[in-house]
Amino acid sequence: MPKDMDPSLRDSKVRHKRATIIDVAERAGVSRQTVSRVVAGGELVAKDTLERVTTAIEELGYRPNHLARTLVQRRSCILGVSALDLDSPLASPFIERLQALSRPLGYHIIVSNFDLEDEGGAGTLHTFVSLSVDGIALFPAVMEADVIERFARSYDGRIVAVGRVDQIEGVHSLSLDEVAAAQLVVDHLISRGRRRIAVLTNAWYPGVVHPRMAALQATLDRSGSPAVQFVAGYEPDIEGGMAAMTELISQHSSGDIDAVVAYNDTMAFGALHACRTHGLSVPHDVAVVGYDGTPFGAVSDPPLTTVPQDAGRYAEVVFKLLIDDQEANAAAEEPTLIAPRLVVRGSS
Amino acid sequence: MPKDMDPSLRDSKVRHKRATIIDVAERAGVSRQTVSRVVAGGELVAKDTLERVTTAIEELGYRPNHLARTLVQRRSCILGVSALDLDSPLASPFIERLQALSRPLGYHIIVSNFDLEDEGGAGTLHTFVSLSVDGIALFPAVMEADVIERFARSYDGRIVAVGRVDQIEGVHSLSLDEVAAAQLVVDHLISRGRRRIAVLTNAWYPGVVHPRMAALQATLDRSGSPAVQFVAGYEPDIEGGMAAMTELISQHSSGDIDAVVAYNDTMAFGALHACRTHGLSVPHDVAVVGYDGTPFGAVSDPPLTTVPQDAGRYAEVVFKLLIDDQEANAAAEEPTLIAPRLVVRGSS
DNA sequence: CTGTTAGCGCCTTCAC
DNA sequence: GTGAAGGCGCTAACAG
Repeated sequence: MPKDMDPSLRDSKVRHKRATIIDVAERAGVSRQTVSRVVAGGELVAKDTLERVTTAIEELGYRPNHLARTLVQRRSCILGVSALDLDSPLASPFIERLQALSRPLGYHIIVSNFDLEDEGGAGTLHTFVSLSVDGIALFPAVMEADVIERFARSYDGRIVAVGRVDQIEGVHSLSLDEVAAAQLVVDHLISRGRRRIAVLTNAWYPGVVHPRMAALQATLDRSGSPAVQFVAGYEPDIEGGMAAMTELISQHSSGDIDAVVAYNDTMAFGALHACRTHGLSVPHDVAVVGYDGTPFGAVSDPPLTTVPQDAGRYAEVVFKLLIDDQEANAAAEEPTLIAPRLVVRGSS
Repeated sequence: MPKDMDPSLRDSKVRHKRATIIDVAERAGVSRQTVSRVVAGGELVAKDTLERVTTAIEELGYRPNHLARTLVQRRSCILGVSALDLDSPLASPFIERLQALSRPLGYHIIVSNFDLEDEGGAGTLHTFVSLSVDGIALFPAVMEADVIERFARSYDGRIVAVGRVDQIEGVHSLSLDEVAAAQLVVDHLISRGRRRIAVLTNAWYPGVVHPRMAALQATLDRSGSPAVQFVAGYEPDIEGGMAAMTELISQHSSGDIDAVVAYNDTMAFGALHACRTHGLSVPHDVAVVGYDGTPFGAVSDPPLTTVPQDAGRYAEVVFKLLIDDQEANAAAEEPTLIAPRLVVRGSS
């Protein structure tokens, strides 16, 4: 790109207005349309014309204005991801994989933090509408079902709600099979002789019971060893896990609890630490199980038994539903459930 | 986009086309301009007109088309963040904080994964240009300086390069003060009687020496206890840390090394695990120090000594440079250095 | 193969 | 206070 075309400007402040399609057209001595065709792939353009235009594009450093194109084409090739917590060990792999899949097709990803305060979560969605995104992934979808459904009715694109097992009209749900996962966890603990099992749950969202907790509760009840206690209301982070475990320990005497299932690995790490500081030996006194398959669980002391989640897999399904599969909406009546695994390590 | 437009469509496929400013104008019986004024804040509009328009907006669920506005106003109110690794413990806090600061001013954040393959990293940047972002944060900026500089010349917005201590024309650099940090780390280890210090470094990028490594090398040399070894070329993740530590152990006999500085906490966790599996006691046999202040370091066994980084602070500086401070460019000649801290925990 | 015409939805400018 | 024209950069549709 040429730096100056007008000698009267100061060096460091010289900023060229972005070259437009017209600049290229003039330089190449063709019409805008021809330039447009070249940019679109160069089909149906005479070879020497194509070359002249290509040269002009390079000389001017021309890059098409994506916005102007979106305005007329009615598709932005942008997908919106509403993330509740980028810090979650699932968020980054999910976004990275979705990006890796989408980019070759010319799609970009916009990530926006979910904000429950903002119109009950709908604010985030309307932001995406303003930006004309072609599809939306809720990762996870924590707002109330009717908020999502109402939005879906007015939105002219696909929506995938990750982490939900319920069915919302106009939206595809995608989730770990929480019922099967709970069964794996409970079976494992019981097979290890654990009978006095507690659950550390996170603070969830108004009007929404986390399917994981519902599944654990039902499975434990059915197993004949109903949960000793659900410790709820803590943040799903290390401190939350420590606090929840500490509360649990303070409310029970030694031996009352012989296993703990945490909402996720991060809470489990906090729980492990609380056990350590309170002189409880894991897994001797109490077994600990988490969810997610955070890499750290492989090297914690003891290594953490966990239900791993394959965020990349989620991304693949979302990708398919959002842009790849034109028949997706028709087939999207049933929530997609991902089969769980259990990775047994030293903590249980 | 609706596939069909005939009335013969199935229920669930009926999607309202987004209401435009014209729809609102017609419904309210005013001109587009008046609607535009109302949306802009409602100044200079008669009270009853304003009310009629507001009602129409609500009834139609009208949301301005951000793209069309951007096209004419020449600012998108979108900031681009080029992230190398969303999984990094710094990335999420950075993005979340930047988002929290920007949203009240009407700014959105687009996150895009950096891809070195793509025009030497410039591809990511040009993506941002296509999307007409108003400013760009490179987090961190790993491409070669001249790639950045060349791009900056053609880009008509601010750029902040995080994690760089060098000065690039047209770009503001922002980084941890690596020299001071290295001094803290080395002083600490030496004060603990450590003399045989090794460094585990990550795989860095072509043509770029990581300032952290340069600073550690210089500081160790100056201290009279030059680094025993730099173990380089591993990924900055847990496995990389394990592998690097394992390589180190295999190349030295017991006692040859009494301290290890890892490129970041994540590698340090891997190193801790490698020590455990090889029967090395931390900190008795070998001290371990990381960088970043990952939350997990507080509950690892042993807890990890680290140089914490305040990603939120970085976000604040970036925010100021990108949109808040109109004088920023003038004052941006010197890289901004963030003073380091050292959190001493059980691993050293 | 290439050019012309007519917008996409919005805002700026300038009338009234 | 409000409206009418014009254009942001691009592409669809139709000419030639």
